[in-house]
Amino acid sequence: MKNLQSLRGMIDLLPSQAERWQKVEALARDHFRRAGLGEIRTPLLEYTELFARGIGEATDVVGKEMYSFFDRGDRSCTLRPEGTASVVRSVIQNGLLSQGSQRLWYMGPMFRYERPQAGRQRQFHQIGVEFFGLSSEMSDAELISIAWDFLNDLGLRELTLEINSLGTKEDRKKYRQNLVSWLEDFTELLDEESLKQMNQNPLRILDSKKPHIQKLLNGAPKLGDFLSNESQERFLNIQNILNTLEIPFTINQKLVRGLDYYCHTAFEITSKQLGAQATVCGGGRYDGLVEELGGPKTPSIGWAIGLERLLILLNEDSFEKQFTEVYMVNKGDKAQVEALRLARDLRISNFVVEIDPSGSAFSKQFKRANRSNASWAVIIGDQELIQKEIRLKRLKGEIVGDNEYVVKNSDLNQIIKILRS
RNA sequence: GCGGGCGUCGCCAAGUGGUUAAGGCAGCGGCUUGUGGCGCCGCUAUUCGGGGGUUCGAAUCCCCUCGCUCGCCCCA
Repeated sequence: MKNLQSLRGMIDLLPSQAERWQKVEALARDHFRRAGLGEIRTPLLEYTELFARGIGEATDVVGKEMYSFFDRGDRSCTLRPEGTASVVRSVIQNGLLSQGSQRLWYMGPMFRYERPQAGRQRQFHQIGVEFFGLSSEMSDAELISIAWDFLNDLGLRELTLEINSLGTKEDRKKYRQNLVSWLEDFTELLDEESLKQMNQNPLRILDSKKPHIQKLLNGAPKLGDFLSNESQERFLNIQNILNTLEIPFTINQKLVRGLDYYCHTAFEITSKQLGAQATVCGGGRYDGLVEELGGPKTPSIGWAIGLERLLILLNEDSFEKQFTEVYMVNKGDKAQVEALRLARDLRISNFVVEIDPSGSAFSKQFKRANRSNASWAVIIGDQELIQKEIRLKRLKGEIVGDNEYVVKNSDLNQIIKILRS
């Protein structure tokens, strides 16, 4: 029989990696706590319609990347491909918007049916932040700063923050018409992909990776020239605030982002170390989405960080590995139980304690104790049981003979005192 | 969905048609019947991702298939 395997693009996180994830997650939580954000946890499964309406029928995410199926009641359900739509649904459904502005974060797995490659899995993980009911330039800058500070605190350098303004729906409509009519003079230079995009979502041609398209676009009309005065002023204000906060950024007029709901501010944080999928963090303003999904008109902005990509960047750095402090060497039926009892007591006193499970020869157990990198071996065997004593042996440092201590009557305080010395 | 590269033990690998598929790491056992870090010895792939074919003979050649990986599309 063939061996069972995980699904393509869905990977196991083994202990050595999981430790790194925990550290990243803990740091994120700490940043969010200090920024006064509230956590929101939404289901992994939603009605398909939520994503179809929220993300946009024309996007690839909805068009060809969703994990959808019919449940036993014949309802179309979908594993969430991103976080924003679910959060918006929840915030509407639970009436949070009538309680004033909301500043929220979430963390968890997302699902997209795509070919896996570097920095892309079918089940992947995002950390995201969403602000609702805040429209000022300040809130845009604060939101960006939360992402920036978190990434910096992780020790990541070599990151680039790119920002752009997509303006209002009307701004974009004007620009779109101009761009399309300009492109129509060059249809013979466009490839099949770009021609298709020209009809469906022409702005997306802007971030094409093909060199000849980019060369052509140098002469194309610029989005920035079509922003209304208000939109331009808004964009300038945000730049000023970012400058004041000393958050370095570059303006990328071709940054459009794929999902339908964005307006005004769009931004990305990228790293050159990532290969083709270089975006670590992406986000923007989506003032129309809440209304689109049946809620009150609510200005909103958010970002998401891809954890897999973050972890790739962090793999270069050395993490402080969790290590065992005390290794319990034990032999004999009764002695093993005593060892377990003492291990529990020491764990209650906050020691990291590993207990040898093998019952094999002491020399073997000491070898493992040494390999575990523990500072101490605690020895309980039949002899100790008879003598009512416990031996502690210091494993690190020079062997100078007297590195063993005997504690009478299993005196826990005495043991702890020696272990802490 | 489309292209390129790759699949030999838990990990890293040698082997490119000929009798028993190197080696290293890790693991387990012993030298050392209760004391580690070094050392030495032994054990761990009837089988080379899977299936079919060619051949007297295949991990090695051919076909199909699965998986991994990098890129395109798209996105975090």
